Amino acid sequence: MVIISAVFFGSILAIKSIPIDIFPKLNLPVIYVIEPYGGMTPQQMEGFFSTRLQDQFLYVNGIKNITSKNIQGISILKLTFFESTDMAEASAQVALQLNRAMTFFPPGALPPQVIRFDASSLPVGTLVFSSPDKKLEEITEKMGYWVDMSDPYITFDNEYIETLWWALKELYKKDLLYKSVSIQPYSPAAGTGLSSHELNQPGTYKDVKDTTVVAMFALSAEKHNGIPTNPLQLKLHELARNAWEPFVKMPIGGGLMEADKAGAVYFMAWTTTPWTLPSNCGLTVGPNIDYVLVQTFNPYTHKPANVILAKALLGKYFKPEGQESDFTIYTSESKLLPWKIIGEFKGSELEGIRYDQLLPFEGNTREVAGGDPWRVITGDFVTTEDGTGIVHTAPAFGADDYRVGKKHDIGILVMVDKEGKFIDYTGEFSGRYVKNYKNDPDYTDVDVDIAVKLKLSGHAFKVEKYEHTYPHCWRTDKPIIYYPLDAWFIRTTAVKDRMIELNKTINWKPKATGEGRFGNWLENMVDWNLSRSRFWGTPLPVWVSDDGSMKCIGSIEELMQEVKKANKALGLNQLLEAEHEVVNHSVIDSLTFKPTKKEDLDLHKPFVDQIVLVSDSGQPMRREPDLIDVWFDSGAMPYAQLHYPFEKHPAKDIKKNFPADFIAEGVDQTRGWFYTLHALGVMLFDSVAYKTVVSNGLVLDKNGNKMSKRVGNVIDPFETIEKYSADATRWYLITNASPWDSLRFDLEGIKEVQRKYFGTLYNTYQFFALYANVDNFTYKEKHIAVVDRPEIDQWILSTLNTLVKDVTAAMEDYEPTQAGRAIEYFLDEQLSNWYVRLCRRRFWKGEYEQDKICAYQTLYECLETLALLMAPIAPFFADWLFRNLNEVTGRSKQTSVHLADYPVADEGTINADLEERMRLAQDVSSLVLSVRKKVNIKVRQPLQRILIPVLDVRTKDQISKIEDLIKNEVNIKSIEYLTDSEGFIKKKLKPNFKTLGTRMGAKMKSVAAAIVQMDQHDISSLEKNKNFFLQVDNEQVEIMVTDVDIIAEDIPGWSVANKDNLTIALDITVTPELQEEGNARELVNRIQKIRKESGFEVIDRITLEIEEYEPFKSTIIHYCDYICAEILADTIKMVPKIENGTEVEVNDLMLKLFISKNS
RNA sequence: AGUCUCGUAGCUCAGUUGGUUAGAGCGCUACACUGAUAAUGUAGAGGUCUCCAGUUCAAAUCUGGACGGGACUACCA
Repeated sequence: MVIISAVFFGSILAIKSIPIDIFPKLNLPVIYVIEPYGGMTPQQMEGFFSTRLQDQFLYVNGIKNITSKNIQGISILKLTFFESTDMAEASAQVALQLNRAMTFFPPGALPPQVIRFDASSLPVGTLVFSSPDKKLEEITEKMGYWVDMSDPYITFDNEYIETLWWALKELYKKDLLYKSVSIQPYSPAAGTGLSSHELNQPGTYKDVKDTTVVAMFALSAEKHNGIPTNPLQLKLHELARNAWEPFVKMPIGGGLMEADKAGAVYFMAWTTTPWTLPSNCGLTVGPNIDYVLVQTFNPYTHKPANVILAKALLGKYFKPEGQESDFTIYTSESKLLPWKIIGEFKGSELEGIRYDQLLPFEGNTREVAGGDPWRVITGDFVTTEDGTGIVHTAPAFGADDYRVGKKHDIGILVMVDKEGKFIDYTGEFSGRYVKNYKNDPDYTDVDVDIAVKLKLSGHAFKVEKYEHTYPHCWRTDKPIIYYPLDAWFIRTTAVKDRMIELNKTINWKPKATGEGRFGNWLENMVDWNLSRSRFWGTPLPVWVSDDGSMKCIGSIEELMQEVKKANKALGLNQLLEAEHEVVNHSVIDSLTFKPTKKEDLDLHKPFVDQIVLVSDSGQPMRREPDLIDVWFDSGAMPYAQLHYPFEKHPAKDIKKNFPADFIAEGVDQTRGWFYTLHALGVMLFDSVAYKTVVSNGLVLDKNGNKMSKRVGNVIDPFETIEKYSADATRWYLITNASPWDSLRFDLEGIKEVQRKYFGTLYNTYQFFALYANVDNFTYKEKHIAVVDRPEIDQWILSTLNTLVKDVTAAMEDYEPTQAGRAIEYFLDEQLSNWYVRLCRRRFWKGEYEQDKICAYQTLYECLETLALLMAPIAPFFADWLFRNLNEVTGRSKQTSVHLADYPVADEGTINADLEERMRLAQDVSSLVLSVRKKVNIKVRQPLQRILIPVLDVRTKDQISKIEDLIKNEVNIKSIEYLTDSEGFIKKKLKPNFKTLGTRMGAKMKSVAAAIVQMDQHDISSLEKNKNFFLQVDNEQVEIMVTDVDIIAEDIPGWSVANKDNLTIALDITVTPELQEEGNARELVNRIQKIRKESGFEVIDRITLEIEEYEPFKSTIIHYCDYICAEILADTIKMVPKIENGTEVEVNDLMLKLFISKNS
C-alpha cells in the first residue's frame, strides 16, 4: 500500500544546441531545435515534440525526484484515480481516457496526490510487475501523468484484505450481510458458476436451434380444497362448457363429443428449454395484457380444447380463416384449425387461478417445492413479443422466475443437479443430461422426449425447432444454464434511500449520468451479490458450523484469537508452524499456516480454508467457500489502501483521503466502480465516497466506431505520443470534446493542434525571444504599473486576466474543454493576431526605453501566464516555456511551472470598457478592410477618412478612445462621426422579437413586417417620441424604441459595410497627396525587400540612390524624411542615371535604384 | 429488448432562458502582407440543423415518435 504523489512534469529539451542565429544571442535562452532549421514548420513541429526530448529532460533535470515531500507551501488537493491492470488489453482506451481524465484538477492543486488503485484479482505471487504494469508505467510517464509505481499497494496484500474483512464485519454487525440463493449463470460442463464478465466474452452467445414447446397447462378442477380459488376459474370452465354444448354427442375431432370433456381449459405457455418444465411452479401473466379464451382443438390429439393466451399473439397460432369456421367438419386430417374467441380478460383477473402440474413425478411434489405452486401469478416482465403472453415459470432456472416466484411464494423445484442431469425420481428422465455435457455420441435430446410426451398426453399445442441466441461457457463451449447457487449478499436495498439522498449531493459530470443512469440504477437496485466462485480473490471471512452458527472475522487479530480458542476447545494445533502435528481433523493435515509472524499469514485460499474455528456451542466451524466480488475490493479502495482502521499513521488519516474530491472513469463504470464506491461509502461511513465524478466518454476511431483489436482500428497511444507528443495529444483530447462525450479520435486533429495552437504559441514566444535577446530584456527593470502602460498593453492584460478568471472557473467546474478553448482563443485571436501584430513595431523600433519595456513586460506576462494556465493540459510545453522565461528573469522562485501557483486573476486589471472598445476597434478595422478589399484599394495606400454613424454617445466615446489604433491598423487619416443622422444616414429598424413577441403574440408576424416597412420619417418620430403607433391589420399597435434596434444601414454615396449595429463608411477618394504617400510607402516596402535580399542586418544603415524620374520626384521630395527613417538611410540621392541598379515597380511606375551599405 | 447518450458545413466542434442572416477552426478557393516570413492577415464558396408529427406568433433549441451511431443492463418464456 502506498500513497503516491504525482507531479505533472516535463518539458522539451534540445538534442543539438543549434541556436536560431538570426540575431546575436544574448541572455534569453536560445530556442533549440532539433534540425537545423531557423523556423518552425508544421513538419518540424512533430520533431520538436519528440518524446525522446522529454525523456532526456526527465533525467537531466531531475524533476522526477520531486514529490509531495519536498514541495512546501503548495496546496495539495487530492485526486483519486482508478486504474485497471487490464492495461494490456485495453491500453488504448484506458490511456486515452486517462489523458482526458487527468486534466481535472482544480487550480492550485499542483501537484495532485494520486492514489493508485490496483484492482487485480490475479493469482498471488504472479503479479509483481508483469508486463501490463511496465507498459502502464511507461505510458503514464510519457503522457505526463506520473505516479510512483515502485511501490503500489495491491489488493491481495494482507493489509488490504484485512480492511476488507473489517468492512465486511461492519456490514455483518449491521445485519447487512446475508446468505441466500441466487440464480446465476452456471456451466454444468465445467461445474462452475460464471461471472457476468465471463458471459460477456465475445463468442459467448451463439445461435442454436432448440426444440421448443408450447405447453398446455390444464386449469384445475373447479375447486381447490373445496373452494374455487378465483371467481374467473369457475367462469372459464363454464364458458368452455357452454361453447361446446351444441356439439355434445356429435362426432367431432375424431370421436364422439362428450359433455364432461368439453370444459377442459388450458393455459398456453412457450418454452425454449422444455427440460425446465418438470420444475415448473407457476405461470406468469402480464397484469395489463389482454388474454382470450379460445375454443379450438388440440392439433396433435385433435380433441376439443380451450386455450388461454394473449390476444395480441392469436395470430401466431391461429389462421384468420379458421376463425369461427365450421367445428363439425374438423377431423384429424383437417389442415385448418377452427377457433373461436369465447372469453376475454385482463391478466390481473387471471391471478391466482390454479392449474394441474404438467409433469408430476415423485420428486417434484408440492412438499418438495415448498410454498404454494402451480398458480397464475403476475409479473411486469411479461411481454407479447413472442410466446403466448403467458410465461412458464421455473424459479430455479431463471432470474426473473426466481424473483417473481419468491414474491408470490410459489416455491421452487430444482429437478436438475449441478452436473446438468435430472435428479432421481423424475420418472423416465431421471439421470438424463439436459444437454449433451459429456460429449456422449449416443446422446438424445431430453427436450425432444419431453415434447413427445406432452404431445401424446395432449399437453402440447405446438412443438417446433427454434433458432435463438443462447449463452455458452467460454471454457467448454457448452450451453450454460441458470441455476440456483448459494451466495452471499449485501443488503444494499436497506440503505437505498440514503444512497439516493447522498447521490443528490454528488457533482456529476455530466449531470445526466448521475440523475439518469446512476439514479435509475439506484432506484432499481437489488441486493449486491458478493459471491464469486473462483480461486483467487479475497475470501469471505465467515465461518459456519454444521448447526448453523456463524462468525464473521473482522481482523487478523480476531482471527488469531479465534484460532487460539478453537485450538483449545477442539484440541487443535493450528497456530503452530509445522505441517506435522496431525490432529483429529483431516482438513488440517497439510496445514502450512504459520500465523506467528504476520507476513507469514496468507489470507487466501486454500490456506484460510484450512482454518477451523469453534462456535460458542463448541462446534467446529468451517469457512464459507465463497470469495468476494472484486468490485468490493474496488469499492473499499479509499480506506483499504490506507489499511483503515488499523493504521494510526497520520499520513494514513482517513479524513484526508475520504471522501475523494473527485473521481474519473469511463461511463461504463456507472454500475461498477461508481456504484460500489458509493454503496460502501454510504453503508460504512454514511458518506459519499466522492464529491465529484466525471464519467468519461469513449474514445472512438475517426469513423465513430468503437476501437477494437479485432477490427484493427485501435490507436496505439505509445505511437501517437511518440509521434505527436503527449502535449498535442492531450490538448487535442481535452479541447475537442468534453470528457464525457465520446470522441472521434483522428490523428489529423492532433496535427491541427500542433500547427494551430502550439505553432502559434511557439511563434509568439519566438517573436518575443528574438527581440528580447536583441534588447537584452531580462525583466530587470522595475515592474511598470499597468495603468502606466499604453492602452493596448492595458487591454491585453485585461483580457489576460479575464482569461485567467474564465479558465479558473471552467477548471473549478470540471470543464477543461471550455478552459482549453478559452486559452486557444486568447492566444490566437487576441495575443497573436491582435496584440503582437499591432505591436510588432514597438519591439524593433526605437530605443530601449519606457514604451518598449512596457511591451516586453506585457508580452512576457502574457506568455508566463499562459504557461501557467496551460500547464495542466500541456505539461511539457508549458514547463518548457515557463523555464525558458523564468530561468532568465527569475521572476518565480519555482524551477518548474508545475511547482508554481496557478495564476489568480487581478480584478483591478480587468477593464470591461476597454475590452469592449477593443472589440469595436477590431470590428471597425475588419469592416474597413473588407471595404478596401471590395473597392480594391490596398492597405498600404492611405485614405483620408472613415465615417462612423453613431446613434448613441457611448459608442462614439468608446471608438474615439481607440481612434489612433484604428487609423494605424487600416491606414486612414481620420475618423469622423455622424451623430445627427436624419437625411444623411439611412436607417433601418430591426424588430426585437424577444420583447415584442411576448406582447404581440399572434400579431408578431405582421408587426415585424410593418416595422421593416417604416420610412425614415417614421423612424425619427419613433426616436423622438420613444414610441410609435403602427397600423397593423386594422388595429393600432404601439411600439417602443426598446422594441427595435436602430441600425445605420447606408450612407448614400459612400462605400459602406456593416456588422450587427455597427456601420462604417470609407472615403475612397485617392487625392494626389494620398497617392504620393502611398507611393512612398510602396517604395519603402520595395527597399526593405531589397535590404533583406541583399542580406543586410536590420541595423545596417544604407545609402539610397534613385534614378531621376519625373512622376515620382515630388513623392521623394515630400516624403524623404519618412523614407529615410524607415529604411535606415542617411540620405537619398537623386542621380540622373544608374547603371547597376535594381528596377522596382511602384504603383505601376518603374524606378531604378541602387542601395549600398554604409560602412 | 430496456435505460442512457449522441446526431448542426467535407472534417472536428460551438450554439445562452425558444426570437428571424445558425457560428468557429481545419480543409478548399482567391487575394493581401513581407522587420513573426516555411510566419501572418483578409475574403469567398460550403447548411432541407438526421427524419416525421406536435406545442408556439416564432423551434437547431421544447414534447412525442421514427431512423442512425455509441454505451450499459438483461437475455427473456
